[in-house]
Amino acid sequence: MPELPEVEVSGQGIAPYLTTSRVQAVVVRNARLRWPIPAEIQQLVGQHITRVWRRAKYLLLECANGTAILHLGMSGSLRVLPADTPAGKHDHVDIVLASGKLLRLNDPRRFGALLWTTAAPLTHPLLAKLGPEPLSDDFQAAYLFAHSRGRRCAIKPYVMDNHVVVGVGNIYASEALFNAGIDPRRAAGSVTQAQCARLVAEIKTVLAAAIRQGGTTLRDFSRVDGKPGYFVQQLQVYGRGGQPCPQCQTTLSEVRLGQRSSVFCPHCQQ
DNA sequence: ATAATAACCTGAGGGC
DNA sequence: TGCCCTCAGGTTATTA
Repeated sequence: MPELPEVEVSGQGIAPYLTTSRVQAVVVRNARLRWPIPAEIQQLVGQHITRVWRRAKYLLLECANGTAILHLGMSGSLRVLPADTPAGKHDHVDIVLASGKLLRLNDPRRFGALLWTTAAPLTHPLLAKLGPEPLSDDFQAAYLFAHSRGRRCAIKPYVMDNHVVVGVGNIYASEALFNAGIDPRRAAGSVTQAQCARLVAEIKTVLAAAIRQGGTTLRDFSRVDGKPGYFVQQLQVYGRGGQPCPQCQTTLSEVRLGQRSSVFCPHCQQ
């Protein structure tokens, strides 16, 4: 479910609670996520979480003795609740705080992950080989242009590849390509320098706008306080196959690219 | 190395 | 109402 904006919004939502208290308990009701939650996650207990930050779609909860690595997968969401709130279906983990609140992870499909590392988090195998952050200056037109030369894979799955740039999932890849006027089926290596510049700019714009709106709520994503994200109202093409293009009224096409549905305007996107 | 496919898992919605 | 099928915001592992 969550792409970069939803993860960022979740991180910003939980940080004030986590960094101002102490971990009293970690309750694991179901350890069977993408990988089993390791027993060492209990090393969080008694710790003060000094920093909550994000790399790609991973949230990092840093303590003096290690870092918890949290991923929401396809259907994960976080809530901050009173510590006595009864757990419901798919509420797999609680991080109980001394403040009387808890951080609860709900993840129906269990594609998410909760891991523990005592090393520098960016050296963890899952994080070590990631591409640049899309909102940073490391992600620029010149980089995308150079990196994509000779690549025959379609541009949409290409920008969704974490080795190229992180955090761009199916919603925002579709939106950015529409806004940039680029056909998602185009071979990455055939996208011109000017188009790379446009695409980089549109990726940054759409992600930043989505963060400002609290992310995109399609079905079950919610912010830490339970409110939905409102960016769904600004989606131009995602989920709109068969409907008229908001620019030119041509019927939006839908194809599968890298096993992900991809909606685009055959007139506006070349 | 690159690209395409399968796999992990549950739930919602459509068609019959 | 129930069954079967397809689809869903992600990522890794396996295969050509």
